[in-house]
Amino acid sequence: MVIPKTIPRYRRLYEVLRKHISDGVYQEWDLLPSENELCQLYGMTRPTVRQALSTLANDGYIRKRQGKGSIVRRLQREIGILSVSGTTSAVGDRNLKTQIIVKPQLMSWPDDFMFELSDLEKESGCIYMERVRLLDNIPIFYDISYIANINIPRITTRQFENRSLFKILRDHYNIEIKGGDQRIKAIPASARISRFLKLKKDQPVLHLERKMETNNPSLFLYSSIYCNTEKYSIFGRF
Amino acid sequence: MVIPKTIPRYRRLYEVLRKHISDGVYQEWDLLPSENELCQLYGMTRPTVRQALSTLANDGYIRKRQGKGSIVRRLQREIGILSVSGTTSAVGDRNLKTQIIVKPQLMSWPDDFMFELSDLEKESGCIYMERVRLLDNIPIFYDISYIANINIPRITTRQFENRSLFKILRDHYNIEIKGGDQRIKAIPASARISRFLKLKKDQPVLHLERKMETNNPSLFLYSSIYCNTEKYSIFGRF
DNA sequence: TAAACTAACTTGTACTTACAAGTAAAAAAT
DNA sequence: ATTTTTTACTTGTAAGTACAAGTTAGTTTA
Repeated sequence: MVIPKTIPRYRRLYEVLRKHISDGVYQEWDLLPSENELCQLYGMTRPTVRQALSTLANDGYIRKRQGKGSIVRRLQREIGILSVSGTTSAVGDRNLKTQIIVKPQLMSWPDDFMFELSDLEKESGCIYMERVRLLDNIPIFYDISYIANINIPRITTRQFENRSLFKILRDHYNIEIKGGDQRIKAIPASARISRFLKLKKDQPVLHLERKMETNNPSLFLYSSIYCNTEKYSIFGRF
Repeated sequence: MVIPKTIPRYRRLYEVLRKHISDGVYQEWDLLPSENELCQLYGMTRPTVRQALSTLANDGYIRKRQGKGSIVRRLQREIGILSVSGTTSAVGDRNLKTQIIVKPQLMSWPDDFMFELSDLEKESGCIYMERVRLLDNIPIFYDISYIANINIPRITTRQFENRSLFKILRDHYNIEIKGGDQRIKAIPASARISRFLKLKKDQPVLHLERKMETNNPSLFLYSSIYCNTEKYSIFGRF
């Protein structure tokens, strides 16, 4: 198993500040402490502090203004699934539940898979699962996940109800998601999709195909996500 | 009018390398010159080079691997409208045409505008335009754009056919788009939308609502974009 | 021959220093 | 009182230095 590395200092500062913003310690339009103050507060130097702040700005938590400071942004971010931290943290304190449709199971990759696969991935086979995620008891996401069966023993026996896949991967296998690519389409709901998302057939749904990179350069996660966007939009930065 | 500032060195290196990747000087899986080599080649130091490279990685042009180098990524990026550089550059060398549906005209902001407006924006009124953009003669985007009427004289008299709005703003008004927020939904095509996108009514279309930030902190661009995603997906990084 | 080690690369993290440029409020001049 | 200037902040850019950590290929050792 991979030895847990020490988390870099800029990353820790990022997490601290992000939590403070999420928790409302800093309100919208507040200024964060200046870079020099943060240096003193957390005992680090400006480049390190700036690395943390620029990531926060990238993720939309703050907006930087030369001569002024780091302005905290409102977190009215609908469903932030376009961010990478995982649905659980992205939807904040909303009531999120997970239903397993198909338990994690080992199978071979589908023909015509949505992304290109390496030889290693192909021969490893994939772990497949289907889930529906509900926000305030309304089904919003119907997820189909694929993970190459590389170095993740016993995952098929784990308990996934109401727990983030990302969290399990992080806590038990030391796998962190770093980012990735996605393709987005609007499609009519198939019979199966409409059943799980409690929509009429052929209602428009958002279809996301994602390839996620991890801290293991040869391991990727794949998801095909169908979203009911009638009530909630998908929020993103660009 | 704003005086054009000197472009930072890291930004210039970013543009050079991005162009080389787009033009195929570097192929997929090629390694860029190492950071130290780039330092020598362009006469700058590692922090500066790294700033350029990290932006490239953020935008998905390269992938960095510790101990190995900067790996060039394939640019099979469907329609990269989720990137900010503007549709023209994002679709690459594909045959992109623009049709004006409603010429730029000054009007007051709609009630219940999709984003919150500042008082300055409200009292300035907005410049409104509608366009359809075609890829290989297939209508793909139906755009409705709103710009606050702040410091952009005579824009309603300009020629927009087959020219990027972003380019006009940059060349004539020194306005650069820096990034922004967006909301994404799947909706059924209204009669108007289906007419412009040559779809059947109630076919699913992608709806993007975007607020774009510029180098002028008080000036924003707003777009409501309807996309036909039957043939092309929207590509993005996260 | 095959495994283990070493050396020479690569990028990652982090400190230091300096000055430029934008902002805002206090101080000075009109 | 109002305008202008100064001053003291803020972030932006960019140089330099050092060492950690991952990768790869060549060398040594068993």
